[in-house]
Amino acid sequence: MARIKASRNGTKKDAIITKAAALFGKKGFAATSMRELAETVGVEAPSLYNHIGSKSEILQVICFKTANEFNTHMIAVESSTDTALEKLEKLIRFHIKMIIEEYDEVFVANHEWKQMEEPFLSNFLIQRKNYENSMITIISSGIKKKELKKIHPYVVVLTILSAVRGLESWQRHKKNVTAMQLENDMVDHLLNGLKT
Amino acid sequence: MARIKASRNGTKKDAIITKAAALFGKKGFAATSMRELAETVGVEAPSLYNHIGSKSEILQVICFKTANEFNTHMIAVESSTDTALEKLEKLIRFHIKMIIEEYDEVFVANHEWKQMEEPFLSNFLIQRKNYENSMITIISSGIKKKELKKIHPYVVVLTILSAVRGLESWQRHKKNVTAMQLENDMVDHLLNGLKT
DNA sequence: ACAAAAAACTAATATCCGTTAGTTTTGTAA
DNA sequence: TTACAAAACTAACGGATATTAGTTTTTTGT
Repeated sequence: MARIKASRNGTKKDAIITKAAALFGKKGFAATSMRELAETVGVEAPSLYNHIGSKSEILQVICFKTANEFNTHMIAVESSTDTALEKLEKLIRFHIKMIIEEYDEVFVANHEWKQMEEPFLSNFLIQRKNYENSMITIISSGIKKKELKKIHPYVVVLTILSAVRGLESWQRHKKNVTAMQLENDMVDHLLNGLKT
Repeated sequence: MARIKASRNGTKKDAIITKAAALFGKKGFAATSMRELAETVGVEAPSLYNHIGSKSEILQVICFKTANEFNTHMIAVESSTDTALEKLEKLIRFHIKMIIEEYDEVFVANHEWKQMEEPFLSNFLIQRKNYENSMITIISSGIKKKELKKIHPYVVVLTILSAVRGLESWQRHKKNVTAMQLENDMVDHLLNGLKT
């Protein structure tokens, strides 16, 4: 009878969720079965239910934990006295940091949130919308202060958020680019453009 | 007995695939059942098999049709005499055009390709890799000719491809930004940067 | 060492899945 | 109109799914 081993400072539920995030990311939430998850955890499927309420709950935990971290960081950035450009740079670098440090969870939150059930799905979408709105406010303010060129703020948000999401691909393939080089090049590209 | 109606110049298989692309995009491939697809088509599930071979085949058709269009365009761009910057601009604008005109298919090809079976999955990934390599070649050439600043080409590819993918979100929410404004602002942002 | 609690197990359930078989209806061409 | 082909239908299959119930084993606290 194999037991689930919890890491030093984490519950067994945490251990299950970590394994689940890796699986959900690799195969997709709907395409991952509880039996499959149980196997990677080293246990029979029904045993999982001693620790979690349902398959859906696992997805919720992953998505909201990630969302909370981004929201918390956004609040810190918003309340700083940085310029708009500095704020944007901080946000971009935080996304990169998150993808490096919590790749699986961020990936799942980005790609599998659709599979959540109500009311969690709606709640999650509201949080995303709020995050985007915070970015739009920062950009609009930067434009008003002539700090940024006059580009539609929503397009900038779209471009930046999508670009950092592309880092998942880099992280997944462990390309021959260091994290720091990537971070600096992407920030440079997004803020200063490509031209010489 | 409801019949599947094919559009003016398309087979009934095409009609099924179009509906499937919309569903796969909205709910995910694995989370979409053949019965569900049948219902939106207006028919019983087994009737679908008079037109398609399997659920998996539908996904293959969607993914490879999209991949082919991108590859064909890339060949045209590669064989042109444009500068690197002009080539990149053409590629970006083509992505935007595709997302506007064939939103569902592009979305599915971008998000559900994982669910394909072998050997199609491997074939698809090779095509993607080739496309990326073509972009890297263009960028490297532009850097060598001092046309572009010295940023790691892979990072630029990542940034651009991810940014255009973000257009899906715009298309989905039908935001208050015209396609042309979006296209021009994003091209400007990605090529020239944000600063005034 | 022993009692209680936690967490594993086996067995089983109802439901849903993609798909096949066989039949009936519909459209088409002579 | 009649024959043939296309495409719909109903019924059903085997297998997978998440989850529950009930039992046994293991760990924990005294």
